[in-house]
Amino acid sequence: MLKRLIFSTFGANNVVVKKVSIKDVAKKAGVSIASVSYVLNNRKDSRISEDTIKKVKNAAQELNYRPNKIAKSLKTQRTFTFGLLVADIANPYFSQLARIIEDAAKHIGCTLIIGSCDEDKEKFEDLINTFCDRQVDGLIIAPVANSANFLERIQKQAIPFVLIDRYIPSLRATTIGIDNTEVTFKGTEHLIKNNRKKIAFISYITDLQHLLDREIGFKNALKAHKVPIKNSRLIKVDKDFIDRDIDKNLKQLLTPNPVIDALFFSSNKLAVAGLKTLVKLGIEVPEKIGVLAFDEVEAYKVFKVPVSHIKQPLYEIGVQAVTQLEKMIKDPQTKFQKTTLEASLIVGASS
Amino acid sequence: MLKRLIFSTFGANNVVVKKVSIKDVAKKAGVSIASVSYVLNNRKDSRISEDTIKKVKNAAQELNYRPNKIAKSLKTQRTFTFGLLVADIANPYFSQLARIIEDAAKHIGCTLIIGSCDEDKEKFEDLINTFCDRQVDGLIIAPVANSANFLERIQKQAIPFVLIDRYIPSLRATTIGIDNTEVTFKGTEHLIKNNRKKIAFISYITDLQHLLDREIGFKNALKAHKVPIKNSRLIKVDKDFIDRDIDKNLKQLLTPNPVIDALFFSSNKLAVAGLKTLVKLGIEVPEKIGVLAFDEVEAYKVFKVPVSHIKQPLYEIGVQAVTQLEKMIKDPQTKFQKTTLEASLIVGASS
DNA sequence: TTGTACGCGTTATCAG
DNA sequence: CTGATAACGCGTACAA
Repeated sequence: MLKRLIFSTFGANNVVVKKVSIKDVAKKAGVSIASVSYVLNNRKDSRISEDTIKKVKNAAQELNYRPNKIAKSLKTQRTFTFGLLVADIANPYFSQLARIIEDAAKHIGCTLIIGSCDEDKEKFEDLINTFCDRQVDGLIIAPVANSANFLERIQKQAIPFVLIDRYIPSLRATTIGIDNTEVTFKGTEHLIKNNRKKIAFISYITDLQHLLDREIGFKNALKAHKVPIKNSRLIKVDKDFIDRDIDKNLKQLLTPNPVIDALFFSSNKLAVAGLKTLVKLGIEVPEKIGVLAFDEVEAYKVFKVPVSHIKQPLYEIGVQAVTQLEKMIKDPQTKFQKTTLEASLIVGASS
Repeated sequence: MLKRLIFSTFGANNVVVKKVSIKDVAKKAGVSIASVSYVLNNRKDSRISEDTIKKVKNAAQELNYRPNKIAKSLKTQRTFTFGLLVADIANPYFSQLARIIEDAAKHIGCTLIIGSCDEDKEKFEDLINTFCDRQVDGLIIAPVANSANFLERIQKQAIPFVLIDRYIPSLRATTIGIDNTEVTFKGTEHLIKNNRKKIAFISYITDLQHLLDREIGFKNALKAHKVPIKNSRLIKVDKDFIDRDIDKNLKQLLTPNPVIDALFFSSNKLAVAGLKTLVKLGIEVPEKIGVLAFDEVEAYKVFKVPVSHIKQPLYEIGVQAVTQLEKMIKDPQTKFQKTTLEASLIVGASS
């Protein structure tokens, strides 16, 4: 993309204004900085005269004084900041969640720092370290694979965190998520009951337990309904080459004639890639092939038929994450807790 | 969504570890805190003996010392933090941009705080104030309507910012964006050249100049090609009721028989809502109606035919924003600058 | 190399 | 009963 045009003649603002500090307010009000602090923090216990209060408030107002939170944090050892760590903030699943978490955090007076780690362990650790260096009060983390040891270290440093979306079997930690095995079971069962038994399950090559759980749920459902499990229908995609791998596999499974009657995508990105391919190949949905997807993205509603999908309770996840994190911060003795929320199967017309 | 299951018996980590500070390192290394600071910051100028260096590095390593950036910031008056203010981080346009900006910022050692203001002036000002209270080094802002006065105040406080996506005609400020008038002109022309002259332009009820520009570009193109402008084809949607308004208007324009031959959506959210309605109404695209959209979202590729759209140079916008902001921070005398980047028309099969 | 005065608030303690 | 003094928090950087 070329830069086409830059015009830049109009001048700079060179009126450098020193920030107003508590000292300035104190001087203007003719009181000590301590009094300013007391007044501005509404300390009822230390009784200050109405007169002083008025003087301080006026001075603060006139100077448009805003306390420096950095200084406050240094003293109080609280930053009222949370770190949110996800795989990729550009993924709608995470950006929707981020928005909910942002609002929930703001609601209790906290700000969010967001980091994307691309499932990369090194970036993951770097970002968490950065967050800690910035003295966040707590972390909300969608952990990458094999991060148990690192997270244990964070626990020893007494920085509270909650895990979302994913969990780590070997780690005792507060976790918010859904029962992936169960809901995938339910989804698979839905397909089977609609007389689709030749189902391909599209998943990632991964060590992430929550994704493996989805595969387990799928297989369990097949077993429960005495449908044979075929390895050729368990498609594993390289997360860095989703389009390529999906394209290749679907072509194989669907052309010239479908050897399957349903596709179950275990993530939104896989589903979107799959839908693109289906459009390209001109495969009739649901006539020739049924489709079930994970998560909820706008693309599902724009497809030729509304796509059936498993919807996670994003709002609940986000609010619970913030609520529980807050509790852990307030009381470091809080016990670890695993919260499992209900995901729902939204039946569209694709299955 | 119901919380289904909580099990919470396993114990808490009650080993409270005091964070290690520079003092601890100094004590362990048997040197002064000043020396620790010098060594850990690689200050070559003040020569420190190899011996001291080794002792400090070892001590820091063993204690797993990480400097407190809050303290550092208080002294250095730099936080290496940028505030990013958008309308909604859950909107793919902004979440994609946020990701790019996050990476660009990280690249120069900075962290991002993100805020969503929902086009609400009060939230907008609150968030910027919050960012300033946290002493961000600079701001990247997609400004809401009527924010000129407020932003002028921020300028007087000498907090550097760059505007993205939108601009404010009455405000001298560094701005990165596209030429909305021109690219909408180009898009409209594309439709006209494909023999679609009864175009409905779907836009918002808004004061945002960049959106008004799009409307201007549309009208200009009609004029330039001597196509009459009909008010009934200038659809204005309430941003809080997109689905409802789009549904109603498209139904009116398209059923029982289309009175138009093309739809031009001036934002991704409008387009997605429109595509949903088109699917629902079963309108053939591009046979019965042509479609052109703004921005680039995955839904465009999942629609029955790839949707033609105007693609903004997100990467360039993000990188430029960070680059120019950094320059302004380093040199407060930097002149304001308007950067206009080229958006491209991606022709799919919908037009 | 080190002591120490910052940066900007908070809060315990002390004086009027 | 009020309000000021001063000791923090944790690094940085100048003077010694």
